Amino acid sequence: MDKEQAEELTRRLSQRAVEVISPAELAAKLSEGRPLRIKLGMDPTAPDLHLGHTITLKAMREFQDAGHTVVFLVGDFTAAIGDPSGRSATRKPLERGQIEANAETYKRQVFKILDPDRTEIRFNSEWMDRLSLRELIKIAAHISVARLLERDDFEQRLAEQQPLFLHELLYPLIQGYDSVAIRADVELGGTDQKFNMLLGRELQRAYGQPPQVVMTFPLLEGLDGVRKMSKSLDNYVGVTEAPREMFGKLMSISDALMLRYYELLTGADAAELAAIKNHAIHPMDAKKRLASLIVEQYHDAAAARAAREHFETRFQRREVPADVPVFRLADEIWICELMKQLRFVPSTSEARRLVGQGAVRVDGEPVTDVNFRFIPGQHSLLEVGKRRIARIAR
RNA sequence: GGAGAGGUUCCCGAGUGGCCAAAGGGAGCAGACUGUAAAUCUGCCGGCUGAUGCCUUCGGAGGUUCGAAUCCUCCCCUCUCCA
Repeated sequence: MDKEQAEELTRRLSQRAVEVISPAELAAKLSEGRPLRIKLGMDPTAPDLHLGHTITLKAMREFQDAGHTVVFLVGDFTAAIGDPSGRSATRKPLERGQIEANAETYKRQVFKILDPDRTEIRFNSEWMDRLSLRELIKIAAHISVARLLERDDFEQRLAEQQPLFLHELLYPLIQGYDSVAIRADVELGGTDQKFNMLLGRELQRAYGQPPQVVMTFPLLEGLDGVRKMSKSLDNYVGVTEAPREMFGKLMSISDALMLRYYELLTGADAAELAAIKNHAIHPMDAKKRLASLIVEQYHDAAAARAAREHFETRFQRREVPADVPVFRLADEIWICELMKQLRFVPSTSEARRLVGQGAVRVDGEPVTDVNFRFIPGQHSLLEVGKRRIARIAR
């Protein structure tokens, strides 16, 4: 890659990044002409890849397309210890087999975006298992406590008199040491990872390596529009979700959030964003377009069209789609029991409540009697709320 | 090691012997209104029980009491200050 191309790539990536530390270093590394090693750290505890992850992954893909290598680093060592970061909830250490299964799932999903041919897969147990206490102490000697406590969430927890454990302080060190071990040239991550990534730089310097370039990318808000997208908050859209699910979830977001999604998840330019913002396009139509665009990215155009049609039939025209799942039932059954068996509700108590609230319909008619008996053959369509629907046949 | 504060239902947080399945808020679910948007209003929001009612829950284990989230004992954990 010549100097001009290097600058071009730097410029393009910097545009989407929140911060690049530092642009000059990045340009210099790019013009060295060798494939750079781009670090992608993966925590094998939550293997579901969602739209929030795609922002940095797409940036990595650009590096790959320019001939660079992504080092896909599975934090199996760290997961086996149990990563407590996040909030108070201390995570249980994972079983070896579970970690491998998670890594496998994650890998499959990651390759929806990354190029497998330019990806190197490593596990950090490779070097962490062999790290002696003596060596750990040596690593720790490079970072002062004050420096460590600068991390936002550490600082905050101390201020709020929340528990903060020693091994949690060690986490950033271990993560940073991974950068040393794989000789990372660049590390990409969400803005919340900035501290950890910077620590990687410091440790690399301490070990005589050129420090990695750190690039932070925006965090995507979840479906609630407030908290960051995450599986544990259940406000996410997974990249492997079915087209209809994806489409439906995206249609339910707020208008403000839609704009944000357009900006971060589609290639929409300024003019397009402005048109949506000024309501030059009806927000409803803009949202359908967004949902279609995203479904298309992770499935295909046909799936996107079908998902859209389904949405329009089911939710806008309130019609019953042709392909409602059909279940077989031999004998008549109490309505609450039926809902439970279909797993529409977690308990019969919940089913009772829903009936009481007029959320349950049989063949389009609201069921008001909790004791209602569903008779297959005589009754056929069961709807619970807007989303749960099934046809019952004998 | 010493002194003090604290651990409540998904989260925050009130409750300090019966009126407590436990205030209030958030999240969530449902209904109305809509564009499955926002905002708003209403209801629900441990489980079982197809009326009544029953069972489990307030860090853990015991105990006192007709009755305990609340009192006592021991234990576990967190925070603050001192060492």
